[in-house]
Amino acid sequence: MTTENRFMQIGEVSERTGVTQRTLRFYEEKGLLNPPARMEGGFRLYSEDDVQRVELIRQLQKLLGFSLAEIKDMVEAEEIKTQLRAESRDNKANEARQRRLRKAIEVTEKQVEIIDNKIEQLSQMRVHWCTKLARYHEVLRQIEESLSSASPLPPN
Amino acid sequence: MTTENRFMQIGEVSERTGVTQRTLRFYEEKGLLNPPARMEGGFRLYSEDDVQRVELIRQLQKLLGFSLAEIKDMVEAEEIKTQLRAESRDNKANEARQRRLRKAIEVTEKQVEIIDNKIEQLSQMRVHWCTKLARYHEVLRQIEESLSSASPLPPN
DNA sequence: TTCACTCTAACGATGCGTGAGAGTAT
DNA sequence: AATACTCTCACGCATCGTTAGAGTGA
Repeated sequence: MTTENRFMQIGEVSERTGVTQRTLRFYEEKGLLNPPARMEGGFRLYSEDDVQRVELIRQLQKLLGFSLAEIKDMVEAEEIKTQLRAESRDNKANEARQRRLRKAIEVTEKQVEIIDNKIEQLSQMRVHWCTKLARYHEVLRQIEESLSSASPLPPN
Repeated sequence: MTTENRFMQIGEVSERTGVTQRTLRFYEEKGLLNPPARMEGGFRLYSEDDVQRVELIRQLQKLLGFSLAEIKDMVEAEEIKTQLRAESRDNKANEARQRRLRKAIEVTEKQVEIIDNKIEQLSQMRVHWCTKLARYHEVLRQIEESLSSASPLPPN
């Protein structure tokens, strides 16, 4: 039990993660977040783990471009973290843990690969735009020259 | 007239760019592609420029995460390329060209900035996942040890 | 009581996928 | 006449945004 046991309402989670309350409820509805605890009146109570989960979802979605359906599979594989903390140490469980670990490793390696791909593509794109930028500057310089020779006004 | 004057039907453009025909028509409908020429029967006829335009749209959308509305503004700024080729060389036009060029430079610089940001975020993400991967491997190793000491079967 | 929050519908927008049914011909 | 494209609706799905109206109380 090294985890902090503080609970937040939806508004705080929304502010901290930068996603709307609507989106948090939507993720819950779609099974990306497990249903949080509730107060007597029905208000949702989130944990630190939930916040982390939301941040993971957002990264996978916005940075890597996965669909929520794909992300659902991935976060399910991520459940392993919680399971590693919770599980007992007997030998039968260990074989199951091994299988899940291998699965998690496989998924994670694929993700790193996708990240590398994306970085590579972005780098190429960067070169492309910078080249274009240089051309624009060159053309602009030429126009400025031709204008200043036509109208003898000094710069400024 | 250095441009190739070959025309393609929608199927060829679809294959070359990797977007569906539906998407091409959708982009046209939303003003992201200017309406292509048509054959007598009504079939669309696309140019090389259109293909490039589609590739630009996809990059902005998939790699940088812009909405189609934002992309519409950007590709309108990109029209400058065509205008630079087409325009006459008199001095009045030059001032207009200057303004458009400055605009294009501004937009492009922002895009490079966004690209840099994205690369930075992805790099951080990469580190994060790699760290996690290392932890998984470590835990897995430990489990393997404890299993092999419990059951005396040699590996394989 | 009042103010700040939260709840559950429910309709709207974006960005296409997926046919249906009819016409066209690189 | 038959095959491979293409055309225009038009409905459907994913991913939320946005009120609306009512309840809660960290």
